Amino acid sequence: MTFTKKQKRIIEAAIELIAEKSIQRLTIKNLARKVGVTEGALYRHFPGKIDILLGILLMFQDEARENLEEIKKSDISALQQFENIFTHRLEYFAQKPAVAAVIFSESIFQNHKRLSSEVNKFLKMHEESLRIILERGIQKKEIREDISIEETIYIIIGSMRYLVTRWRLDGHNFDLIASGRKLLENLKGLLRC
Amino acid sequence: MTFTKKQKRIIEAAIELIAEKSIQRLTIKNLARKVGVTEGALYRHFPGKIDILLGILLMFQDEARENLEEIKKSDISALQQFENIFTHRLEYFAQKPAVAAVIFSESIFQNHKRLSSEVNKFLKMHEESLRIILERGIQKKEIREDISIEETIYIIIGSMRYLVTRWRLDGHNFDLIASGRKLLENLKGLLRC
DNA sequence: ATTGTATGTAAGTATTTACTTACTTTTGAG
DNA sequence: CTCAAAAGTAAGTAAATACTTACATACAAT
Repeated sequence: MTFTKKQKRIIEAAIELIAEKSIQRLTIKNLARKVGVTEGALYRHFPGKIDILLGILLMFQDEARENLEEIKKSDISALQQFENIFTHRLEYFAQKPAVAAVIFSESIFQNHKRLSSEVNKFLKMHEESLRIILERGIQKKEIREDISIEETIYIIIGSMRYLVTRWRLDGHNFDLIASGRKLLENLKGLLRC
Repeated sequence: MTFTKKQKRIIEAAIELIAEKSIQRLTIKNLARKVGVTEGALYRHFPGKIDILLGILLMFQDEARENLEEIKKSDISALQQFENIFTHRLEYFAQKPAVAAVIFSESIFQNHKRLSSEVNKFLKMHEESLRIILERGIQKKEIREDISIEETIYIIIGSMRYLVTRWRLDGHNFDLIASGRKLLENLKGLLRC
């Protein structure tokens, strides 16, 4: 999926809007004002609102996929790989809170097939990467072998999501990265052989 | 917070509506049709839509608070207490999926102060109960003492929420209780001394 | 039986929202 | 320079939504 310059600008503006207010406030009117054009102009670049939301997801997905591939290839310990993914995501969310707002809004997307399937794809991609890393870690005896991989994936992704959710409900008023590091240390402690 | 019979019926109808469709589809019009009255009649029982959503939360909160108190008082091991809370919540969600839909819709409520503060209160209540149970478990040497309680709370609540989220995205198409049991066994395995 | 209160209805209103239409301006290749 | 396509605008539309108003009925207490 490639976007034109203007499309990217619109997506960026949408991200900012969501970050400032909330995903509820992302209306065509507000978005047009933010971009500095009229509503009609937006429809020269996107067929509809859904496609703009989809754009946010796809941009983040690309980012995440690249990062995951890079980390999976790298020749570091499984626990270190896991740490790198974890940290990368938190840093991304801290920098672009709107992306977190979108990724975590499954309930809003439940209606729209395309949108919810895209969120699902995103989650599955992360689960799959974690699965590979955990398996490798167990093989290399870095990670305790008495754990169920599937459930551990839920534990890792779940705890990270809850951290971000709490951070959002808190109005971004604590240091996400620092808290993430503490959580990470704990998770590593639980997983280590 | 006590509700009249009719108020309870309206809240129940709202829960059903959310379960069938989604929280987006909970409109006054749909709700009135479901209850079997006109829209105006609803306003004889609730000052506004927000108060109906609030009603759902408050009913669930009461249920949960009672259950938490009961479990905290009971004279069973910390791990067993933890298991009881976990199981109770999953059973409740499996029976009333709409409640999960509401509890997990923080993003929708972010605008409304009262509503989001109520969700927050709900989360804090569970965190607090878990904290007490974990502390007691560590004292009694049932739970390993090298874990950070705060982070463990995130891990427990987070993994449970993610399980429910996945179940919802999946259209309730897997057995939440059975998967929950597996997750629970894993969590207990990680926490046990 | 009277009457006051709780509950209900039918038909609105005001506002918001995503999107369209008919027309104009900008831009860039030949 | 020409002119066609791309990008923009102003002013709509239709539908949805939360809520209101003026009037009607049910029913319990006196």
